[in-house]
Amino acid sequence: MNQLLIWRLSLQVSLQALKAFESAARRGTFKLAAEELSLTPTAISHHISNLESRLNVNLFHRLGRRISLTGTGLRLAKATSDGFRIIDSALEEVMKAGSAVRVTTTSSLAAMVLIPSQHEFEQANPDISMEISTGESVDSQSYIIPIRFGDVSVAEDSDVIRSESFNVFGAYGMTPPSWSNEPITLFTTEWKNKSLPDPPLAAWLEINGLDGSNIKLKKFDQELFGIQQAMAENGLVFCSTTLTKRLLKSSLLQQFDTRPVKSDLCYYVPNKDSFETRSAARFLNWIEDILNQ
Amino acid sequence: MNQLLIWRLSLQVSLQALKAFESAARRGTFKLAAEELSLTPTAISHHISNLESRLNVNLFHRLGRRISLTGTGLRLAKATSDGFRIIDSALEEVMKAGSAVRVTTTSSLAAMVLIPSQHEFEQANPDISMEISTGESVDSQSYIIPIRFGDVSVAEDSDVIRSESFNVFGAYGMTPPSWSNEPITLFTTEWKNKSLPDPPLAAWLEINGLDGSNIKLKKFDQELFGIQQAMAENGLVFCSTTLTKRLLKSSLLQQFDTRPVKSDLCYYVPNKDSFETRSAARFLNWIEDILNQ
DNA sequence: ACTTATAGATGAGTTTAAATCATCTATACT
DNA sequence: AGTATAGATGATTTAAACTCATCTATAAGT
Repeated sequence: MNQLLIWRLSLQVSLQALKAFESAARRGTFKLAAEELSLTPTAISHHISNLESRLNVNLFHRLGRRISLTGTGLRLAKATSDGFRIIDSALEEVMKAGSAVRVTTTSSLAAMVLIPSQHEFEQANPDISMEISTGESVDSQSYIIPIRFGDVSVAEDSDVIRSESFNVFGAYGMTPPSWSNEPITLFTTEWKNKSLPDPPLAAWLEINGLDGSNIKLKKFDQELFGIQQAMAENGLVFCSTTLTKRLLKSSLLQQFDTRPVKSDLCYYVPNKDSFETRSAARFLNWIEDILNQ
Repeated sequence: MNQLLIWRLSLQVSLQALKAFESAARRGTFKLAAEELSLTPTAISHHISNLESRLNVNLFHRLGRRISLTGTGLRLAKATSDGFRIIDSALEEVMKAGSAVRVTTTSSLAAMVLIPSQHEFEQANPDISMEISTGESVDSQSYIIPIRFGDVSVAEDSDVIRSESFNVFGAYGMTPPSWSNEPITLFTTEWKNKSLPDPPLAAWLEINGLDGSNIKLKKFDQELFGIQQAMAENGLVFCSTTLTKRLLKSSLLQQFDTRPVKSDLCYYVPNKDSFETRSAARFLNWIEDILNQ
C-alpha cells in the first residue's frame, strides 16, 4: 500500500476530533474534556462518535452515563497523547519566543538606553514583553538577542546597529571650560576588555585643535560610571554619544562647542538577520531607530 | 503559569494549520504540501501565514518564490513531524483493525460455513474485508477473532454463539436406510483433542429408539472429512447440524426421519464482548445469525 | 534583455465543518 | 420515587477553512 494512500486515509479523520478524543481519554469524561477545550460536551460527543464511525471502531464503552476506554481506545489514546504532547510543548516554546524579547548587553547601554525606554517599547508593542539582562551569563541560550559593544572590524557590516562617536559632555548648567588655559579633569573609560580600541581621545583632541597637556584623565571601567560622576561633580566626561543622547534631551547633560569624533567602536548584534521571531525583528528595528535618532 | 492557560494558548493555533505547516516543511514547497493534503497552495499559504502571526514567529524565509525553514521553523517542524507521525501510525493501525475482520477457526467450520458465505458477508458489508484462517498459528495476535469449538462447560455463557446438535445425514437422493435390519456404515468423528466430549451417538440412538448393533462406525478426525466421504460414497454421516445446514439447503445432503440430539459441544468466541471494532461486532452478529438460522 | 512559466501572497467570496441549542434517555444519588 | 447529571441525537447557527481571481517576484528559456 503506498504512502500517499495512507496519508489520505488518515486525513479523513479530523485532527480536532482526535484532540477531543485525546482530552476525553485523558480526563475521563466528555464534560471535563469540553471544559479543557472550551467547548460544550455536545461537541465532544459529536467529535468522538464521528471519529468512531470513520474508524469503524468503538473507542469508549458507554455504560449509561459513564464512559470507559475500550482496548482500541486505550491504544489510540496513548498515541494521541504522546503526539499532541510533543507538538504542544514545541508550540509552547515557540510561542514563548514570539511573545517576548530577551536582550542582553553592556551595563552602560542597558542602564542608559534600554531600561529607560523599556516602557516605551512595551507601550508601542503591547503583545511583546521585553526582558533586559546584562553580564556574560546566559548568552548562549536560544532566543536571547545580544547587543555587543566592540571593534567594527570584528563585526559583520550588516550586524552593526550603531557606529560610535565620542565627545565631551558636562553636567547641565555648568560653565563651559576654557580648554586651553586652566587644568581640566576629564572622566573617561578604560575597558576591562583590553582588546577593545581605547576611546579616541587623541583623535578628538586633534579634531578640536587641542593639545591636552592641561587635561588630567580619571578612568572608569564602564562609561556609565564616568557619566554619573560627571553629573554628580559638575565635571566633564569623554564618552560615547549614544549613551548621552537621552541625558542631553532631558537636560541632565550638556555638550559644548567641541566636535564629536568617530571611533572604531560600535554596537552590533551577531547574526542579526538570523532572528526570525517577529518580536525580535520589531525590537531590532526599534533599537536601531533609537540609537540613530 | 497554570496548566489551563497553556492549553488555551496552544489551542489558539489550529491543528490543520500545523498539519499544513508540517507537510510544507517536509515537502519543501507549498505546492507539494497542497497536493499531499488535497488542497490548493493558497490554502497552505493562508494556514502558514495565519500560524506565523498567531505565534508571532516567521517559520519560513521567503526568498521570492522559494521558501526555506527558519531556525524556529525547523524546531517546530521537528516536533510536528514526530507528533503527527506517532498519531498517524496509531490511526493507521486502528483503521486497519476497523476495515477488516480476521477470523480463525476449525477447518470444518471454515470450509463448510465461513468460506462459502465469505462473499455474501463482504457484499453486505462492503467496507469490511474478511480474512479466514485455520489452525493454531497466529491466535494470540490482536484483533483476530477466534471461533473455538469446545465443551459448553468451559465457555462463558455469553461467549457461546452456537450450541451444537447432531444428526445423521446422507447424500442427496440416496434411499433412506432401514435402521433396524441391514448392516449400516456410519461415518463419525473422533476429535484429535481428547478432552472434547465425543459426538453423542449413544444419546442419538436412544432418542431415536435404535440399538445400534447393526451400525459399523468409521471415524475421521475432522467432521469435514466424514461429510465429504458420505457425499462421495452415498454413505451416512453422524455429524453436527451446523456444518450440514448449507448442504441441506443446496440439496447436496439430505436428512431422514431421525430426530437430532443436543450435545455438550458448542462454538464460542472467548471474550466475545471485548471486540470493540464495529467490524468485529457486525461479523459476530452476522455469524451468530448464520449459525442459528 | 525580453518573454514565459511558476510559486507564492493577498483579499473577497463561498462552502463546509464545527459548535451550539433544544430535546431526550439512562443512570446515580438522595 | 424524584431529582440531578452525563451523554446521545437532530436541527440550526456560526465560524473556520477553502477556493477563486488577481497580483508580485523570480527562475528559466529564447
